[in-house]
Amino acid sequence: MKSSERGETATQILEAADELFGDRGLDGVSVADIAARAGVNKALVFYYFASKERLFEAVLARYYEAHREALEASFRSEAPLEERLHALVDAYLDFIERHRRYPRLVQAMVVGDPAFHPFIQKNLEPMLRFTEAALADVAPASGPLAARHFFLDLSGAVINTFTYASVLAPIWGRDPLAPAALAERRAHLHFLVDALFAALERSSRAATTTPARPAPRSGRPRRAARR
Amino acid sequence: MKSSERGETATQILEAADELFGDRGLDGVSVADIAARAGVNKALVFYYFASKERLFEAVLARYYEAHREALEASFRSEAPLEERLHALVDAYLDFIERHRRYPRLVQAMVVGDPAFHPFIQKNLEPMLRFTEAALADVAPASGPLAARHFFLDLSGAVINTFTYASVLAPIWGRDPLAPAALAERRAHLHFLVDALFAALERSSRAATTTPARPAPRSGRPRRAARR
DNA sequence: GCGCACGCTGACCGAGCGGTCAAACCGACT
DNA sequence: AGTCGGTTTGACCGCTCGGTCAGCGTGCGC
Repeated sequence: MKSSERGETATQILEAADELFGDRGLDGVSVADIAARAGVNKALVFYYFASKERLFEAVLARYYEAHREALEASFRSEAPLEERLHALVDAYLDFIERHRRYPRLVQAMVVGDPAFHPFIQKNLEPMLRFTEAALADVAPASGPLAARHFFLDLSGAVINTFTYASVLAPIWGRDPLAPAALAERRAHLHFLVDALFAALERSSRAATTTPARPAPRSGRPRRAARR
Repeated sequence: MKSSERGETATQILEAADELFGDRGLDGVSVADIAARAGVNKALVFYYFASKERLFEAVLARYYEAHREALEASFRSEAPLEERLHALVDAYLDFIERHRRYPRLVQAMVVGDPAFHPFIQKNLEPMLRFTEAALADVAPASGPLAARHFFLDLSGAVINTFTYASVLAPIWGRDPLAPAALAERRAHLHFLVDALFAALERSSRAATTTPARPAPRSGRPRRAARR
């Protein structure tokens, strides 16, 4: 073996792929680009990772695992639920602030080739189940207030901050990823959690005090949806 | 001219491109694919649209314009603000339910080549300004409660419903785009609007009754963000 | 009837792509 | 010294891609 360390080469490739895929997406980067950035022969990429797609998945698998662990760690606590939810959002943001390419990679994969769907599902499902368990005490198991809806809301609100950042910068007149802007966004997301938590408690109180109205629907009469 | 109608050919190309790009993204589709689906010679694609990228932009421009008009129309009303906001969400959902490829196209473009950013900005800015005007009475001009944050939250919550649908289907155990699931999601988004509206009003009330605390911050003490 | 402009065609091009392969290299062990 | 297995190399392949171009057909104004 030539590399100074065992597994060194594979790691170099993985990290080069991480940077390039994160910036330009799967199709925006060639295997030759990755090999060049890693300072390695192109054929080595196929030696360590069977194909470009497998390499892409390997890059994402690292993130998914670390992400899941970060979320679960933040939630292991004796604090009251509301506080743990805020800690969860903080952990989510901390993780992405430390790994800014991660959301772009995920979005690119979701929108991209359906062949990746099984891989995404395998990694997304544990996080959804975790969220459902986390919200089990405050959100019903089904209907418009089920945990899965909040999972979509929150992850979307966090992730879009970063995927849209470069597009929004000139419109907002400042970089959404600058420290001050990120702190503001963080405060906003905590406001969002507070708002949702308060609304959920209000609706569950209403459901228990007036058991005549069974399911806590949106609380508003439906308006015309089609024209 | 050979086509039975003026502009017929260009429209056929545009619609074929719409379907294919929406399903497989910019790089997942070749110009030959588009020409074949349109029943047209490949060179004609370049005759009417200078390049593949321009064609992609043309597809999206139609959507952006129609989308903006739908949102603005929904908001022209004498009803109270809260009701108009619900109408806005309904209009947003109606539009995307009618044009399900639209969110995927947008996401693919945002994550894709930065060369598209100016085009996205040109189309996104009016919608952000519109949202800011719509929320002017209830959200401050800056800080964590500024309109732009709610713009990100809401559009993310709506769009992610559709971009993640095919991935979520097996995890949820049912198709998120089935009529019943969409109705449930719609109810949830109205709940979200209610929750945010209530929280905004509460925070602005708190700001006016206790003018000692100037900016209505998140209302929670900041917790440790970095470890 | 003529030519011009527009719509259209099919053959073609060079570049870049993901992926393969046979051979070279090299340290460890016998 | 020999050789064995994991690692590395550069040349190579087939293919697809976006884009070009010279020319063809035809309906319309003159």
